[in-house]
Amino acid sequence: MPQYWLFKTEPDEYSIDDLAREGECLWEGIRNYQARNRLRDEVEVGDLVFIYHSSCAVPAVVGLAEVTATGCVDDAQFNAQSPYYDSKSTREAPRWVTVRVRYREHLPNAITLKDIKSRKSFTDMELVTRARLSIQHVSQKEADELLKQGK
DNA sequence: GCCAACGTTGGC
DNA sequence: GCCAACGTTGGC
Repeated sequence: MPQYWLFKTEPDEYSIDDLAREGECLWEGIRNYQARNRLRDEVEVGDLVFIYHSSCAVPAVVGLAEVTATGCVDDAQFNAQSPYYDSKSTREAPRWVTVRVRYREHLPNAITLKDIKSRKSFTDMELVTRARLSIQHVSQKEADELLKQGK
């Protein structure tokens, strides 16, 4: 059984439309250990990912993607020009690993953070209880409800 | 732009 | 290993 996740992204930086255009991308720039640990240890090929737009006018779950590869080194950590540069990471022991995702679909009805906060079925979502974590687990029940609301 | 909540760093 | 100081996230 594939698991469900929710990945946050700032649409000004990289939006679901960018992902749709590219088809597939490396989910780079995660620089938080809990999020990294999930990407490294828990996320599996075939898992489904809700794409969430944060730090924007209407924060919302906007679409779906699927994981196509795991254990990918995030090369931005070695690039001194990148905002994601990490001077303490080495090629021998890269600190930041991530996954690749493939675009699946936009949800016709984006589910806003406001919706999520106001609906009982979503009150246990990590979006509510652990708002800052950028790689969030979504239960089967929450996923079913998100898909129902989103169509 | 503010600020609450949370994550990280570094001195001890 | 504690914790104060500091930095970042992200909704509003």
